[in-house]
Amino acid sequence: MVAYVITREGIYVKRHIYNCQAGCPVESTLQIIAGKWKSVIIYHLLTGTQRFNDLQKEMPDCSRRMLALQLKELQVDGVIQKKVYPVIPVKTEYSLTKFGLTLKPVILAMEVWGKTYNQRASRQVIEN
Amino acid sequence: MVAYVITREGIYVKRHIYNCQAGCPVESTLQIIAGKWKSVIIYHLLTGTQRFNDLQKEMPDCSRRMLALQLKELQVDGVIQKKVYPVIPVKTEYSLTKFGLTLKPVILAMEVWGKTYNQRASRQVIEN
DNA sequence: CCGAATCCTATCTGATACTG
DNA sequence: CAGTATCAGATAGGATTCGG
Repeated sequence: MVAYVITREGIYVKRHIYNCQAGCPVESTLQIIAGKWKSVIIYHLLTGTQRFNDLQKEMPDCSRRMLALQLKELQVDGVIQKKVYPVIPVKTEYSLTKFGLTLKPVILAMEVWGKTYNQRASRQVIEN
Repeated sequence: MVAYVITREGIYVKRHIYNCQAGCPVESTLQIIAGKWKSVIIYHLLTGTQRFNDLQKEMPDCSRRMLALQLKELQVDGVIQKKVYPVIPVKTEYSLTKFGLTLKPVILAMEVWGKTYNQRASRQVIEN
């Protein structure tokens, strides 16, 4: 299947999409939550509405640029919604949509695993 | 934290690693299952041992090269194990390790979501 | 404060050909 | 069968600057 999708650069382009009818359900899920920071963003929004800078503080390794790009993709996918308050300086709030909330079990499963099996990653060979 | 890790090209390099003690548990999980095909590979191995070509047939959109690279990373991370039978032609079998099996709840959550909310992706604008 | 636009580089990834 | 080697184009992602 081919569809027009928004790239990380915010441009709509033609792109191959995994077959969503007969395709692997895990691949379908990845369509939505793949991306370096998407699941982390969703995780932080599970606790409620957050402003742009709140998210940034909670994800110090994610640049402002990447945060904005990933937020835009999540918004286009209908996972999150954005509320802009026309004050000066601007204030924006992000929150999960009803649809986004359906991802909760997935993100929570990731949280549980991360808390438990954190230390097992064998790729960490040398530390400094 | 800095550690020596294996890249997708199979080379060990120094790389920044998210703080694994105090860090976000979701980020920790992503350390292991992020990657274009990793969760899909784990998903297919949940049903049991698979050969290289079996996996390839189940993931037609993943090139042989990418499959090999992702398998190697998962192996280095201790998620899967590889058994090579010294016959001609060579036969290899991949299976989840005990550690890899702990990821089952995460992957199953993704499967459930994918089966249910598949069709909701709003990024699919045009189809042909 | 919340981004968008631009520039530039590192990394990823597909295609193709080759090997034990 | 199960990979690896190499190359080239595509994409990701940081730094910086600009604007409402």
